[in-house]
Amino acid sequence: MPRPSRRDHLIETAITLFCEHGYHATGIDRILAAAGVSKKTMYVYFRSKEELIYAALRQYDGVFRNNFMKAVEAASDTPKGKLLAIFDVAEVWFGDNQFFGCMFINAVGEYSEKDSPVREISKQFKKLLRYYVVSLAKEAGADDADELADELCLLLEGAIVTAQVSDDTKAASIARKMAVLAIEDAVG
Amino acid sequence: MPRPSRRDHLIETAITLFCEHGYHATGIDRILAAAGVSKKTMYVYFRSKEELIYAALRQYDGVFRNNFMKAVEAASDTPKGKLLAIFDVAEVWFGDNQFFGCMFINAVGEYSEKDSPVREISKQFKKLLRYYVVSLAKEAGADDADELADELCLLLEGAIVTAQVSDDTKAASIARKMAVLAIEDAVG
DNA sequence: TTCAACAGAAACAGATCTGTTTCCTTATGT
DNA sequence: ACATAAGGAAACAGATCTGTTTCTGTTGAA
Repeated sequence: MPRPSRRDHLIETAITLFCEHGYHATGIDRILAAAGVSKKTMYVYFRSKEELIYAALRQYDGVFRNNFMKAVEAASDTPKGKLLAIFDVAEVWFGDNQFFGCMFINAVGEYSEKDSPVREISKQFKKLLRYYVVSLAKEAGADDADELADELCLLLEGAIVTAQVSDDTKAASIARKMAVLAIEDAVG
Repeated sequence: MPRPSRRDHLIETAITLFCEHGYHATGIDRILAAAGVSKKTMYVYFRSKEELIYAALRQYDGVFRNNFMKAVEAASDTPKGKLLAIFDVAEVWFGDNQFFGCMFINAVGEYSEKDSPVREISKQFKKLLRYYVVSLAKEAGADDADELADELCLLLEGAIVTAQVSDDTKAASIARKMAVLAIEDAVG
């Protein structure tokens, strides 16, 4: 039974490189060099590059949502405040030098087959993040928590892409302002 | 002096394949086979694959914005109606079987270098589309046309990504509903 | 008809990619 | 101390990629 540390380190390195350079553009050798792991060892843990991609996406899914939820919880005590904190947390994220957009959005751009595991994992990620927003929307007393969550999630997607493509540092605050309108409309 | 038709056909074919499969995953040979053009001829018009990518993005920039603006103009007579028509036009776009998200968003996901031509062209596209929305916002009598345009453009980005990644057919109408709120807030 | 330019087909070069295998070193447990 | 397993380094195979070149046919104009 192999120790998990090597496998995890490989996944962490892969996440970083896939985020920055994309999936097809990131060769196995580059990941291995960055991780300081031999090719032989990698192929013990992952039977192919595809499997490493899936593992990286699944790992990031958990880690990102966990960090995101924790940051939101820490940013505010009130339900309504937490809904808005989503965009404050996003703003910090966008300001990171290592911000290259959403790993899942970028992944779907490279893998267009409808039933591809990449798309399934990405869709699942967005679904799970939405569940969390739905729960916050319920706590905030929204008339239709699902609808409000749809709106806030769409705003977040828009902010991510605007920050990434248009290189707009105001993206998070633009989204936040609209979030105020959406929340008022939904809770009123 | 070469006839432009071959060059244009090559660009059109490249756009289709880059949209569906991405940039790194689309090899030259695949484009050439689909276009029915020889490699030799291609390298007369484009000195490298990179140049073909730039040409495809620049061509799509013009064609897409032109079609988009025409569709918006045709959908409504009033300024406010045109602002909302953005999302009706988007809905039709998302419903297309050949919808694979925004070519520029996908491109930026694959080319992360800050000063890359791909990023420059993509940023320029978003900027030009925003100029159009600003002009519509001015016509609609927005207090701050720039701010409203920022908001509506962010909603459009969010709708595109939500339709693409979450495979959500409601994406356009969710964005449209928020657009109503934003317009009311801005014109009030 | 003849000549020149064009363009397709295909071979080719060189690089890079994924994935396998071999060889050797280094730990670790008995 | 010795046997065994793990893992690095690197060669290797086979595929694929970009870009060049060569050869051949075809077309259009003088």
